[in-house]
Amino acid sequence: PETRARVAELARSLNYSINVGAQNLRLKQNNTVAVIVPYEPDTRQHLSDPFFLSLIGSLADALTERGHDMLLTRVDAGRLDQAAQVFHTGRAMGIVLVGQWHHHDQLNEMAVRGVPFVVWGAQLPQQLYATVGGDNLAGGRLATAHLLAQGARRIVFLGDPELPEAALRLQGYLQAHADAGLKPDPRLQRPVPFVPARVAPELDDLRRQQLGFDAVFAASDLLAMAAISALRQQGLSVPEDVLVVGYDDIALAAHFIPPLSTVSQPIAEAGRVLVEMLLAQLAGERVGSRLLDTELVIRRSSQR
Amino acid sequence: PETRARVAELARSLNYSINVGAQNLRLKQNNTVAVIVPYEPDTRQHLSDPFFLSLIGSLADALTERGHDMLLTRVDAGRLDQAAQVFHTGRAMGIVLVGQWHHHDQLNEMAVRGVPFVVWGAQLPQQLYATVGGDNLAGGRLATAHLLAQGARRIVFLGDPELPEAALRLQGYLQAHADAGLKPDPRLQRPVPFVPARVAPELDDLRRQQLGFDAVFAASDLLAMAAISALRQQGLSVPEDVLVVGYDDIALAAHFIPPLSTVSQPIAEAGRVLVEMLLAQLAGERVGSRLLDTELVIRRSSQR
DNA sequence: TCCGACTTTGCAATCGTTTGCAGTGCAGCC
DNA sequence: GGCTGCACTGCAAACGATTGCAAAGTCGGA
Repeated sequence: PETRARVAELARSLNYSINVGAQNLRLKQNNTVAVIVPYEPDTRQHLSDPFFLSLIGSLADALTERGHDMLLTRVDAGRLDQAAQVFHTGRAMGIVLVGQWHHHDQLNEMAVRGVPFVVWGAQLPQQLYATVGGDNLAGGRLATAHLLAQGARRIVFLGDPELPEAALRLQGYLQAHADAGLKPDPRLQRPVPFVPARVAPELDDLRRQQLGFDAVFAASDLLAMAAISALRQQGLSVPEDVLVVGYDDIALAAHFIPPLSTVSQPIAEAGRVLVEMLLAQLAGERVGSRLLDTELVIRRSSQR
Repeated sequence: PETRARVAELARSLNYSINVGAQNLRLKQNNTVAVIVPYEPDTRQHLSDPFFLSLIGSLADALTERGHDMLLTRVDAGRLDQAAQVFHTGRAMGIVLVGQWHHHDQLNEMAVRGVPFVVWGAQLPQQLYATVGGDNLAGGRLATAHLLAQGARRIVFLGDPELPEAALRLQGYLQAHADAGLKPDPRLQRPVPFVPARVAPELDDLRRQQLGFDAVFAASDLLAMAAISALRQQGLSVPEDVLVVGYDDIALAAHFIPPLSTVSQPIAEAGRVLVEMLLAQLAGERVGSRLLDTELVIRRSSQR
């Protein structure tokens, strides 16, 4: 009772602190969660997209709040199975996988092997692991429907449909057209990777081909901002000549000029939910995937 | 020789992987570096400033490249000494401290106690630890001199001089005035914390007090963008009525409208240098602080 | 066949904790 | 005084890997 206190006091006075490594070894436990951000090996892309960075920030907050350590790791997107290593080597109790990925099967295999992990991304058929993500289909649909309601009829879609999330946004774009009884021009659907520098050439190309358009729906705010910038350069103004809607609602979207209409993804909630689900999974619960509400935020860039 | 290969093969086939915790324990080594981001306890500020997030991204890249693990931790800025815990508990071999801090002495004490760490921030007198940072004095001076050269005479300074980095930028602002033989109006120096929402009230206040101004030098791009936005709301346009220069050169500065003039901080280099210096320190070298070159990037927002 | 040189195998100790168990001491009760 | 019950102290084993050393085995040459 008070011997305990005396010992604790002594320990403090010698400023002793227990060695976590040894403790983990003995206890066979670990309260570190690995957050893994895949990178494209060919582009050697650095970690810079504000959306993912914010998500990392939000994960850091959520994990700190629950007293977990966060191990931030980057992994070649092609060798995604390496991700499991942090688990197998006992460095982390579980994994949060963040970011673009086209490696469904590798993930399924990890799940089969019993690696505890949660993925930020789209929900796919025949998926053996849990994902958390925005409702990309609804998001794409909302954004497009809004543009159509504003009178736009030829809407450019910018985004990489190789990525499940962007693919769903595109699908939403198509559905919104169908809902309105319209058929979108396939030539306006532009597969652009998530690299701002790739946007201007794409728009130039549309122009050269004389494919008129009156709105742009970009699958990320970064792309939307690059698009607005490029349009300006072409002498077109937003929203007067072209309406623009982005995706993500990063912090700067509201301060952009013109303020950017966008589909907001609940980033803070995302971090919290990812962590919650991972912990539930570790507690032995059987967790399903979860769609977070997305919301259309209408600002200047899409209103005439 | 080939027995070794046979064993390795067998190990792989059983998919055995060594337990890093146990290995570290036995080897008394550890190749994890802790990246610590202090937070203000009162504001419960989340990790969201794009500059710091980018820096984290750059650190992640630099550490991954060198084969180190990165432990991302948040610590109450008031209890910064807690930061040393990750070292004392053996979770990390060294620490990179990122972010605002007004806790010079706590850091000095950590240094005395032999905790290996490097700080992103300003270089201060009587400092027992190593810092890496932009040349804030030169940066502030460059930015202000540029505005003066553009004909501005009443330049508002936005930033929190409680933070050493911002204080140096302010000092640069003052020096530039002195260099030009001018005396800045102290009422134009506005102590604003790094919170975008605090900018508009500040500018409104300037207006109410009828303190005319023709330029704004903000100690971060986030503040600069918020300022431009607020000015717009007041019916002023940038750069026609007011010139604006920011600080950091975050990714979006170039795509902002108008493109934002700013003092660029070499983020990628920052991550690399921080890691290098920490490792040098761990190798027993005596490392001094290091100033990184900052560069004025002139875009539309500061040119008439 | 025996010896020395050299490789292979096996074992024990170690890193810093935790945990269970045996042993010790003390007080109270009959 | 001897017994039981209880708290406390001390010790040893274990977590998983590494490492040095001793024991055992192999091989060639005399």
